[in-house]
Amino acid sequence: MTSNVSQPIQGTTDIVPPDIYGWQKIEDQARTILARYGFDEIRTPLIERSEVFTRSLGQATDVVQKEMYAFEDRGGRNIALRPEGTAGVMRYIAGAGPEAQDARLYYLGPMFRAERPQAGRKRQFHQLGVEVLGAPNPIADVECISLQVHLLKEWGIDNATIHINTRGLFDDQEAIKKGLKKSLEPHLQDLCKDCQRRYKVNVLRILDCKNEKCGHVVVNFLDAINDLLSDESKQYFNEVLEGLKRLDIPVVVQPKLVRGLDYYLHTVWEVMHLALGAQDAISGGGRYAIQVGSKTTEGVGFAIGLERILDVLRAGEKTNAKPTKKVDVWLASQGQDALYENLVLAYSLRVQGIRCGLDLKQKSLKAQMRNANRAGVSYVIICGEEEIVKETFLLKDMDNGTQEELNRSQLMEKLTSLQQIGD
RNA sequence: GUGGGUGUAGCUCAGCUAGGUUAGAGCGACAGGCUGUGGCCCUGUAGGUCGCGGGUUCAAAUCCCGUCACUCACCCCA
Repeated sequence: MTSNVSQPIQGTTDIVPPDIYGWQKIEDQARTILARYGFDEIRTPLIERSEVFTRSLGQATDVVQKEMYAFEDRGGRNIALRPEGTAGVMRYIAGAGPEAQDARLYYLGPMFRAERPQAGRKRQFHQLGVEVLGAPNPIADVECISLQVHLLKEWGIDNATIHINTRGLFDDQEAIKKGLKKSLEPHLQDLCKDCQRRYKVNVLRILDCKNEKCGHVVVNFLDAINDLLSDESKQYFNEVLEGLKRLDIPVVVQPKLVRGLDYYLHTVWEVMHLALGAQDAISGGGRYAIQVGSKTTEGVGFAIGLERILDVLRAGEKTNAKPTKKVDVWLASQGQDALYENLVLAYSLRVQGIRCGLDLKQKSLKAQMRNANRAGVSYVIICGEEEIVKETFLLKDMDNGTQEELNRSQLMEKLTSLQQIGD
């Protein structure tokens, strides 16, 4: 079979035709929609100083602790491949002028996490992310979610469910962690092994444990958690829900929803889709506050996993990825002289905007015709020894099989006029 | 890091349970039928260290051990 050296490394993949057309399509659609919402694209580096991530995502998070590709470069600097997009954007904002403080930015590109790959999870994967800065208003969260809904609609994805929750202010989160620890202490032995570990490391994670037993324990404390939220947090969340209601966007309030990164506060949400396997979140987002240097930037945003979007589309056979045809005209030739003629002709036609396929393999005419047919062209130009002598070309109509003999200028004229009709 | 499944032609797979001549099919590729003309049809040709290494055996794609890769799931996340 394939040798190791010809394979991409584990968790990475080559994106090639026909799949690449599916990627281009969803990217084009996304850019169109994002422009309507007034977003500008930002392209930050794939590598950053490690601290850009450790400081903003949280030193204790799994993403930082065990999933980050981190290394020392030749100058002894600690570098990491970005595991997500928000931190890099915030690093940019912190160093940018005041005009950037209320930017609306999106990014699109690869992220890297050193996890065991499985369905819907690669080590190099692609996210489309959006950040709305300097708008400390629940309406901004709502607008963000509406954009997300709009994108899914544009891609043709329905049956997605939005789960939403509030984490409250940072002070609330501390109170909740304390309260939850206290409440769970007597029930520790009823929790699964993982949750006993989580109790020490990250109590909130116990809330969204998939284990049934843990769910039964946790459900009793959800109301108590809600009571620990400050009035300000409750008010904020209610306004988010009100805005969603006015836009008629259905959401499921999911008190168990916790997101893994430390920078979130107030609203958090996830979009799930049933067509996917165990990794069923196609998107996640929330409001955050990230400190870089002495400056704290607040914003709201989300990231969409593009591989997972394409998985959903494939499950519904909605990719429509294949272009109908790559070229308009195929140029077949017999002999080196004729190939030269075709080379020159193809250049002129391409300058005129006509997509040309040029047969370079010098195979039999039959084989060249077969290639032309496969390429799906409507016309083939044939140049052989006879045509060289007569200084003509044969133009064959592939739909009805007829062909006519034309000189160069007649041919150019005919094809450019056909192209205009085609447009 | 832990557990399950799978590795046979370019692709999709059969063959393995009860080891036995030259390892098959479909699709694709290439060539011919039609000596300068595509699709449809027919015929033929090429293409394989059966993932890799070791073991058992007169004999291994098949049984055993190891190893690597892919894949699904756990943890966690998009």
